[in-house]
Amino acid sequence: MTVRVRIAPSPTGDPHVGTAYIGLINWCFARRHGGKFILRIEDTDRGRCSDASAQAIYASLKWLGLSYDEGPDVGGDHGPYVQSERVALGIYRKYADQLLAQNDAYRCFCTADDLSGMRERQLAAKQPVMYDRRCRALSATESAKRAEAGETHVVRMKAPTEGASTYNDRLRRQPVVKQWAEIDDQVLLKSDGWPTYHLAAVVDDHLMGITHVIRAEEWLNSLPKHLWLNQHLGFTAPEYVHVGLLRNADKSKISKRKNPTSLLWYRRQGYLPDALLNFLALLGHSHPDGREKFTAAELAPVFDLDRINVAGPVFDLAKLKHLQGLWFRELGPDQLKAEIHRAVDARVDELLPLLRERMVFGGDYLLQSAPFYAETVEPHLDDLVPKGLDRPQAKLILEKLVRVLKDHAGANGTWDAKALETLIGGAIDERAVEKPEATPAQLAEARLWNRKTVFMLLRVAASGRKESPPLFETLAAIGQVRVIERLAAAAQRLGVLVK
RNA sequence: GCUCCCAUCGUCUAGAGGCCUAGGACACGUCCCUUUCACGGACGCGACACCGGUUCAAAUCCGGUUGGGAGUACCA
Repeated sequence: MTVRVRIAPSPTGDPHVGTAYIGLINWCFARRHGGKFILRIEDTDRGRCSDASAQAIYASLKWLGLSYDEGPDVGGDHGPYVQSERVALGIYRKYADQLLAQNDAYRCFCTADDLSGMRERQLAAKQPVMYDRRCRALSATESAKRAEAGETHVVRMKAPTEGASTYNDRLRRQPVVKQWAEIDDQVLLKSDGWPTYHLAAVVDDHLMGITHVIRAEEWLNSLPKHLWLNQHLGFTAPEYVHVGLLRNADKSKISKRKNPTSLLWYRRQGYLPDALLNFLALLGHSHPDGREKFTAAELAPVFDLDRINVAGPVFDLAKLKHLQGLWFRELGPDQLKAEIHRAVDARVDELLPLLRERMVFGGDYLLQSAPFYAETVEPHLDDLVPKGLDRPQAKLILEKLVRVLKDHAGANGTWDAKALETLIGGAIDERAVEKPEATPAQLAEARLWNRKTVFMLLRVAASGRKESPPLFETLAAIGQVRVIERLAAAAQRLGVLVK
């Protein structure tokens, strides 16, 4: 039997680092066993999917070098490889009809209102939230008649009501047992006639001859449904293997808010594919020889699916950065030059309008743009204490500004020059007023908050320089996260006593 | 709430009953190299969640507790 594995991302938003992770595992597995690695696009959610996003997936996988043997843009004998195209072919409907004919599925005419009411009542009663299956009772003739009359409906699977589903996931010590009584009558075909993930994935995995479905743990709970579908559709089920989910530092499932998840970001940032892949390869498993630095191609021949650790690994950017350094320093002169150009180009169009006024020669760009590219900045301590302030005062002002900016960020406020001017200018003016009833201490503090002084402090703390383009445009271009980091770091330095 | 999954240094991991006074990497600290910074090198800090059981012997097997995560959609 030839191994055939796949990844099946949904083209919603930016290509995800999780796709690269699961992709790498599948790619290695296919390589190791002389099998095929397939890309399928699962765009059955018509509202959220876009072609641009699908294109970005192809480009990202290409960038990483996770080449697929079959897929939308490379073809293959089991196409089409985009589910929306398969919908047009009537593929899923045919299988839904088969289940209906076998009395393994039924039409459900319940409305969204019916369902949400049901849900609320179950929640209030602290019952498991499940469809109450009222439409199961409909006779075949009535069901057919209402459908014929054009009444909107979905098709649900007729899940068993007793017994249990058992599956041996090779990565888990115990068989995964799930009682059918706890499993819902999953919607298979939506009211618009499109399949849900469950139906589409099972059908396509079968039609595409997939032998092993290696996917993330989030699917483990719906495994019984997939097994059931395979059985009732008369398919030989592929082997299902569930690997751990990538996590944020707080152990929750990796998310955009807490980590860079977009593969586009890593590419833009200058991460090398080999470094990212190397890092990913170290999550949840390890090279059998104990090596820490290796390419995907070096891993593939010795890749062992059974060695994967299912505990979800925390995604640690610091380690990625270390690996990146290792790989970067190994680049030859030409590659190095290319990387430098790439890095500069990434922001040059955006920065040039800002910097050109102060430039005399092309090379001036290098020096003047540094604060916008650099991860951190190191202002002179003396510059951090503008005339008219002492260290504790500068520190106090920075700390208060950090708080203002953080609140703004927390409230999802806009981060552009104009918004910043309003925000920061407002914060300064508000504090600068000398209220008649103020205590002497408050009066003294109010006098510190004059624009000229605070602006210089901000400029130095954020850019590391006393000279820069206009302050708010500078802050806007440096970016929210880095500005806040830099101001906080400056405040901290001001607090540290040096002899 | 209900169901399922998981559990070794802060983080990624090695470890599949004796090789473990638990090994490596990142991070962190000290030192060396170095005009500086980085790289590199040396040293250090630092974990088997807890409680029972099985066994001559448990990080490794079993049970429970605790903790964490995921799922619970006409999203995937």
